[in-house]
Amino acid sequence: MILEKKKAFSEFAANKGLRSTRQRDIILDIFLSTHQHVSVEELYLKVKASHPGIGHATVYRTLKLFAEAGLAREILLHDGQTRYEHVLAGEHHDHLVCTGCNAIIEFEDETIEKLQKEIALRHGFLIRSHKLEIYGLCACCRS
Amino acid sequence: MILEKKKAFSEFAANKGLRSTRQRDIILDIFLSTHQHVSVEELYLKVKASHPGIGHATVYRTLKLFAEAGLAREILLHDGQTRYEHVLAGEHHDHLVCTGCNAIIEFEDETIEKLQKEIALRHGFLIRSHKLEIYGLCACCRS
DNA sequence: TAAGATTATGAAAATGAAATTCAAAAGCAA
DNA sequence: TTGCTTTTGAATTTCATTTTCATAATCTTA
Repeated sequence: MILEKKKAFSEFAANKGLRSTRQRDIILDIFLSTHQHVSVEELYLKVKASHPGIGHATVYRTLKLFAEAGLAREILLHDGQTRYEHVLAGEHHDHLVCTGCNAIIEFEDETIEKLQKEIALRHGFLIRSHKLEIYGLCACCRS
Repeated sequence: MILEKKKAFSEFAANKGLRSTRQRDIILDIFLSTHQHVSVEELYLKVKASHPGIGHATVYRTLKLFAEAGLAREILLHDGQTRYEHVLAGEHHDHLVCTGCNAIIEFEDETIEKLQKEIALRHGFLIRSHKLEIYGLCACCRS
């Protein structure tokens, strides 16, 4: 999976005429080694730990590239820090989010996907991605 | 509906020991007169148009109060501007978000709603609210 | 493989949204 | 009113992110 992502980024870079650099390789490695959501600052610190020369701006720039390449996705929480999460192959990215215990239950529903496409079509809208989050209480927290 | 919201805010303010001020009334009026999704800056400009004395900070502070009071909800898009949208009773809250021009197209789909309920039921999950955002390019931006 | 051309990098500066400060003004209770 | 507290607005500060620009690294092609 990690190799696939590296390949995916190589291809993206090749396509875009981007150069292959030591920094991008390092940042990609470290990003792929993280779990869940990383803020830019967190990733920068991780990068700096093993490669002190790499600058802030490069981490910012490179994460944006990952997002463009479809490897990562920007997430905005309410603390003013942009985070990046991993984009997994075939994921549909729908969640039941428990406001009691913060558990996240993932689910997939083809019919919902299909309906979304219909709605988009009706509005002449070209779908790039989507996010469906259902907030409430999970089985544990409601009882 | 507007009166209900005003009352709701009065009650919230009373509860919190907040004072009733001319500025808050004005900002609430103007916020209620807008349609979905106002950025702080947009609202500030609207406020300033009729009440030049009211400052930036007050608009920021007051919108945060509205969010706390449950009248408004902060939305974060990817342009670094916080927007506030109206919280409507029984609202469905689904959006097509154009990443080209930041246009927001609202839609409702009963079937999607129903499917969400089914999914929740299947997981023993109690729905409180949900958010469905479809990102992509609107008809204008894709052409 | 060296030269030339272009892209990427890093440090520092710039930007810009949002928060904070603080003196003055306004609301409130008695 | 009086006195106390909250709120306001202008200016300042903060802090994440972006930009700038000189230098360095990468790529191309001769």
